[in-house]
Amino acid sequence: MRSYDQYCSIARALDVVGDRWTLLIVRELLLQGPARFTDLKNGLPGIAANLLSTRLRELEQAELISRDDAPPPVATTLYRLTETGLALEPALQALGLWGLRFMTSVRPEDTFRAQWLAYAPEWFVADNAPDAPPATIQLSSADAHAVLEVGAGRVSSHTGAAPDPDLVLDGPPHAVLGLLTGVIDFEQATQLGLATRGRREVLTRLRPIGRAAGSP
Amino acid sequence: MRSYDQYCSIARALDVVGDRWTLLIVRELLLQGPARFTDLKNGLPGIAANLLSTRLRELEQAELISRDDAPPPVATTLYRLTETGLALEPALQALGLWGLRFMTSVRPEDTFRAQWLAYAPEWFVADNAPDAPPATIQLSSADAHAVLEVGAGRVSSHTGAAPDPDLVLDGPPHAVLGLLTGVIDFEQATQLGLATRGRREVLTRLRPIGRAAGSP
DNA sequence: CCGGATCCCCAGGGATACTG
DNA sequence: CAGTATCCCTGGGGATCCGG
Repeated sequence: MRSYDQYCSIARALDVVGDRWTLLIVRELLLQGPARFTDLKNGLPGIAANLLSTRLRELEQAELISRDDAPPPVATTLYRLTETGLALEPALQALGLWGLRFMTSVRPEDTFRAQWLAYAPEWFVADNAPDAPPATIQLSSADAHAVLEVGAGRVSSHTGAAPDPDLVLDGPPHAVLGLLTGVIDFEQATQLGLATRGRREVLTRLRPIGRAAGSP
Repeated sequence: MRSYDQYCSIARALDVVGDRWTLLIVRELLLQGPARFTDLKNGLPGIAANLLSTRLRELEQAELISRDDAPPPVATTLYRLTETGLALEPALQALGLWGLRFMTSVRPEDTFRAQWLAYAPEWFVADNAPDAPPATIQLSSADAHAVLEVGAGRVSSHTGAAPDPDLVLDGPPHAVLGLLTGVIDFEQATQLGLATRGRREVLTRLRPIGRAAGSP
């Protein structure tokens, strides 16, 4: 990308990560950890292979990522974030928090991935009752599955399935994520197709950040 | 910009503000407040007029800004951020904080503006001694002037000159801002051309955020 | 002088095909 | 699987011009 040529830290940041797709590549590496070319391409539906290749080269040159040769059983190159790349997490988090307001609109052409189901609660939801016993929630949406664990004041999340969850949330992405992030309430989520199974009261301890405590 | 078509809040955010120049326009409106077309163009050296015009239209359509007709003495249209636009401040702040690491390199072709001198301390510097009496620091760099006021645990800053500052910092942008944001120390700043006048010990109460307390 | 609109040119992105 | 090569086309940069 052509430089903005401005002595301003925002402009400087955009000189490095302002190109199309670049921040989303960093997102995938944050969510997936070290990943292969194909993993990245799969987590970035719509990107052209040559463009991903170009961006990875640029990111390596800017020292946001490194390419390592994985040991024999894998025998492929892995892309991983450097310190500098990892340091982008707060910026992506802030941007994602701002972007939540646009998640209500439904677009049939939207793609969806399990890791996007996982990061939203981890970044945007807080534990309202740190002293209550830990709980596990299974999230399922459009063939994507994630597990949310809340307890001791922390909320963590990862892709996959839980053996014996306290609560199961199943429904279209904007119903599940909309409810968790607080852009819609339970009633609206139900109307959008949310189905629950288990201890529904676990939801009350989850508090979307940026919202007042006590919202359902 | 073409949509990423991903149901992810980061991708959704970038659908809206991912275009070239867009975030810098928001930056200028945050720093300047309601501004005229010409003020914006002046705060965005390098932008083409048609592009600024296009972006403003897109931003208005996305409801990040509104265009208002100023009352008679001014009689021009003012662009101002809406609630949605103002809500981008934390994201710009996080991005700018990350971008600080690239501010050490000096490039002769870089442009500079007084408002960029002002926002950095306000966003990236904390008051180390909330109980000490307030102090005023005059910043001067490349014909840009700003006043930094610290006291009661708060750091604020604005463009312009102070009548009777406790301390004056004068030098090239990367010396003044580098020192304040903690990317270089006092000795390095002096080597880069920093000149001081007044109570130099005021600097010790300023703490660059993201650094350990007690760094000079 | 302010607030753009118009035109031309070129770099950068998108889609597809192909290769080690 | 992990990219590279190619072609096309959109969107940005720069200059100029125009109405209020």
